[in-house]
Amino acid sequence: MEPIYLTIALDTPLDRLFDYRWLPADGCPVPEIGQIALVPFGRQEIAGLIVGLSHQTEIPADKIKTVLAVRHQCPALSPQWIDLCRFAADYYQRPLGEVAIPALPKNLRVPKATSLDRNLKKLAKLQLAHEHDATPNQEPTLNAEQQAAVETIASTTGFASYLLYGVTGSGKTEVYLQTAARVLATNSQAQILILVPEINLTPQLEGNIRQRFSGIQIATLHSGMAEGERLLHWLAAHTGQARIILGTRLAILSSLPHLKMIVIDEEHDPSYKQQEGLRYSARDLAVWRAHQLGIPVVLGSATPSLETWQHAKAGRYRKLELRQRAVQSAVLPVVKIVNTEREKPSEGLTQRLVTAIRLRLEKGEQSLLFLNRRGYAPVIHCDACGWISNCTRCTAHLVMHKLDKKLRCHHCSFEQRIPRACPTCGNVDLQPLGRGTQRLEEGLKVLFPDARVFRIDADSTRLKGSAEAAFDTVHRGEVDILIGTQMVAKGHDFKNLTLVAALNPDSALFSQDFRASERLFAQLMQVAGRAGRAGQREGGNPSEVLIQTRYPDHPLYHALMAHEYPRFADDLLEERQQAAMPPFIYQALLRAEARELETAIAFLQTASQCEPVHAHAGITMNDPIPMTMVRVHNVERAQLLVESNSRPALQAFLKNWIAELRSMKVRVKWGVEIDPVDI
DNA sequence: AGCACGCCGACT
DNA sequence: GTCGGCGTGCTC
Repeated sequence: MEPIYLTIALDTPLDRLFDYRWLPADGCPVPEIGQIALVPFGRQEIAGLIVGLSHQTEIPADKIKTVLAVRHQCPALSPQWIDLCRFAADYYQRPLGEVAIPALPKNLRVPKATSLDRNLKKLAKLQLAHEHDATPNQEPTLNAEQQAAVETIASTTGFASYLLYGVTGSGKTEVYLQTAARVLATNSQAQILILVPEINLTPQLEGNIRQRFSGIQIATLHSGMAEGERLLHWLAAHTGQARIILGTRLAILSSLPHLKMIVIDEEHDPSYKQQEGLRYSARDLAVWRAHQLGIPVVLGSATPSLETWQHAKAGRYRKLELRQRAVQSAVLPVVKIVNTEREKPSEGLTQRLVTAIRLRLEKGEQSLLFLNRRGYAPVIHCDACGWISNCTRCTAHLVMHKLDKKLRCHHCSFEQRIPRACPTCGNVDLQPLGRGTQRLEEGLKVLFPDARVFRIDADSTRLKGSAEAAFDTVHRGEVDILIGTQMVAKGHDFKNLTLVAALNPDSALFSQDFRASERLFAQLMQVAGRAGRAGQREGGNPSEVLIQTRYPDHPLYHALMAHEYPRFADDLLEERQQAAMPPFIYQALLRAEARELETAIAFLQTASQCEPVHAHAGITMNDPIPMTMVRVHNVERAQLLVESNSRPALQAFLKNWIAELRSMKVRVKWGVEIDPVDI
């Protein structure tokens, strides 16, 4: 019998596939495309994805190696799934294996199959334990707009993108769930994928889904899961057993053989963009996947990304608007601006804010102070000689953390004890500059000695599970004043919260990053939404949102006050169009890093002038520039922005360009990012 | 990217 | 004498 050769995709930056010989053994079936194979690669043994079978190979016989094992226990990945990976690989300009392999659970990729076998047995038990009845438990009555949205989405045939646009409290989640129920009811195998920005911050949604659909299997997929558990849930999705899959961005690359609808909650959220390795946008891949399968995709947000907003305006996405607040008696919070030029804050708080907090304390209601800066003070300095606490490895300040008496760099792992005296002049009077959440907490405890002040940020919730415990404390009403970073902006509704204040949001207004104001608006809107949901008691006043700012006339704050996202978004889009910026043009970023900035810049300079640049039309090549934070961990970085008004033109150029750069063999680390969001 | 090989510098 | 720095070469 002539040998069979398998073409296998491996997780390596080498832009090619690898052929292996397969030898039949007793009782071993011939491998199939889509199965996982264990192969020798160099001196390692790694897992690969079988993407081709053949009776011949161009690889010389002395080079070819033999497959070690094929994971027959695991059903093959479908051609559609491989095509999804292939699309992502092409679009983001990476080899197929670098997309497909990391998308699989680690325990599927290890030499031993023990975890796989164990979890397959567990999965079989789960199969038996479920009723497989997708009928939802008691569904709340929808208002007319919600009902219309459900009808529209559920009656979709083929591909359609929907923007479900509605403020916090307008009942988007209920639309997702009742639409899901309808889709599940029409097809006894149908699977629904629901993506959320961060699953740990939205346990309420997971609880709701499990409660509503208690008869079917629900899988969750996110990066915080243990490997065994991750494999179990992935297999539940892959075998079609799980009917609803709730996950973070990584779930968009999971295998879902009967996928019939995709929901992306808070579609504008930056965490849908992977920021390391394969820098994909889960939202964009979701739309592609829906198109590939001919199914609806629902993008929900109160502050849609400008990309999505523009798609809706152009009619490519259908806009479904929820204008009413679905929660009975809930009204929009009143947004007020406090001018900090006129009214100077003390300890970060204006008198008006202090008064507002005091009023809440008297009424037994909660206040939330939003300050997006953790630590005690962002920097310390010496009055005598001007020394400031800089990180020696990064272009960044060392942040003062008073509780553990440390200066800490938030960009590398560096930390040191807070020096007793100035390292340059010996002055013992070092001063903290600015204010982080810890310092705010300290000040509030002095100002309101009888109030229960509580802080939620990455430092206070470092331990696994402690974030959830912290939120529970707030929910139980054991907190009067809550201080939080952006962590508190997502997911949680605080029933007794009637005051939200943003202490110092201005820095984003003048950021180098043109997307900063779009993000700030979304963030403020989201924090504001934490209040005034179920919290409105009969006849009570609406919740209050106070924005402390030096720029009270900024259009962003005016739009926020007027609850006018559409006009704000339209204005931003107008600006973007005038200035030829996304979403009206397409971008890619070539980043380079080296010991010396000059080396990185020189590489980018060469790259910006190499042959493919001249061979392609319709490409705008900008100048190489140092990154805003030039040095991180003793590495200096620079970037080169490439633009085009044609996506295919940009794609074609990048393909040739990257091939050329690869052949250059330089001593800098570089990489290309498509559709960058942090510039 | 890993991983090994290989050839020069300061430690027990 | 060896441990270990990172240059360079290879992966079916």
